[in-house]
Amino acid sequence: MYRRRDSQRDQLVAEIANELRQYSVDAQHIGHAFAGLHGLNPTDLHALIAVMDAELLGTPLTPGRLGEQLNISSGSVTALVDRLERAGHIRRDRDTADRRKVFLHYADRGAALAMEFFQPLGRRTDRVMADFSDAELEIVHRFMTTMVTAMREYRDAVRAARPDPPRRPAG
Amino acid sequence: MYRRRDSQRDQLVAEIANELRQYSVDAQHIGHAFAGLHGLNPTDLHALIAVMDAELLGTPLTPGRLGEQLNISSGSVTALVDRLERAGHIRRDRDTADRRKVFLHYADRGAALAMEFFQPLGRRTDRVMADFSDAELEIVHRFMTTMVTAMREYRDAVRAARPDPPRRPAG
DNA sequence: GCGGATAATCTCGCCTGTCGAGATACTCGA
DNA sequence: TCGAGTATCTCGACAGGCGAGATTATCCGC
Repeated sequence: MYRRRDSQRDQLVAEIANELRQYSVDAQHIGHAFAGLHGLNPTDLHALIAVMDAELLGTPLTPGRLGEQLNISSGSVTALVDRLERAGHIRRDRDTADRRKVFLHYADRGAALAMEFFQPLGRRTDRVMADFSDAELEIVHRFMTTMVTAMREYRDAVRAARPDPPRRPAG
Repeated sequence: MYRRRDSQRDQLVAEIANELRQYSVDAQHIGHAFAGLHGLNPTDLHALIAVMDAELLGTPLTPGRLGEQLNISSGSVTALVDRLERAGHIRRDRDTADRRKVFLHYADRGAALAMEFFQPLGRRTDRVMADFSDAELEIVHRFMTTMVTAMREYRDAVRAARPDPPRRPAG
């Protein structure tokens, strides 16, 4: 395998993969630190963002859906929603049509917190993107779109895998 | 602000920011699910990757450094390293020069697990990148490099912030 | 309108990870 | 050798997550 041309490209690919990994690790650390800073745990922050996302899309989350997204049990969801509601971040609202359902809406405090989280982040990403032309951003956009799709596939694959493999060293 | 030309670009910027966010969320979910699949928790997986990274760079991690990277207490680090060592993922090695120090090296099982984690991921990212020319990947590379730098700045800023703000609703 | 099946959420007891202060082991300079 | 400083580990307390079962509400056939 002495394709000299490709080794250059291979290195490029490896570096990008590495950067993607670093990015996600850093993002995780940021979430962790920010959550701790405000007396939340990572799950709480995650949930808060999910609730906002869903509501901004016009399809408010129910506890059940939230649990699916976060991959946590129903009992944990109740505790989670309790915490967030008690802290004034979100609000529970019964669906008038189907009164078994509960919709989660973010409250003022939750919106403020999310903004406080995303604004500095947005400022930084904007500053980065300012150095790129429209055409370049188009490429980045295309890249990220397909990458997100690929990640979601992997996520679903991992989630679908057997949750109980035999991995004891001594059976 | 009626710069019509920019509204197109603004939308592009917003979409990329959104994709970056989705990417990191998905990455977190993948880590969470994969860890659970193998009887670990997210911190364990995170630590395992950090240990491998450091070792591949030729500067093995110590428990103290690991705790800094993960932003967890010394007590948690000990428990974490105990778990990983007990499961055969990593190994403790005393520094011969300064016997207070402990170096963390990954063991076979840890290497296998990391590979099992990264290989499917790598296959997917490779497949995505195959659809991009060298020039395009260069752009993506430049983008990710600066983005990672920006994220790291934000991370450090959040970590440096006061860890105990007065946020009780009723004093 | 009534009763059983179904669905969404909540309650409860247990387990595990994390914290943080203090103990222990080691190094270095005087 | 002594004492200050550093790295790691120990221990008790607390909080989040799990998952089975209880609770409340809806749907459907009669």
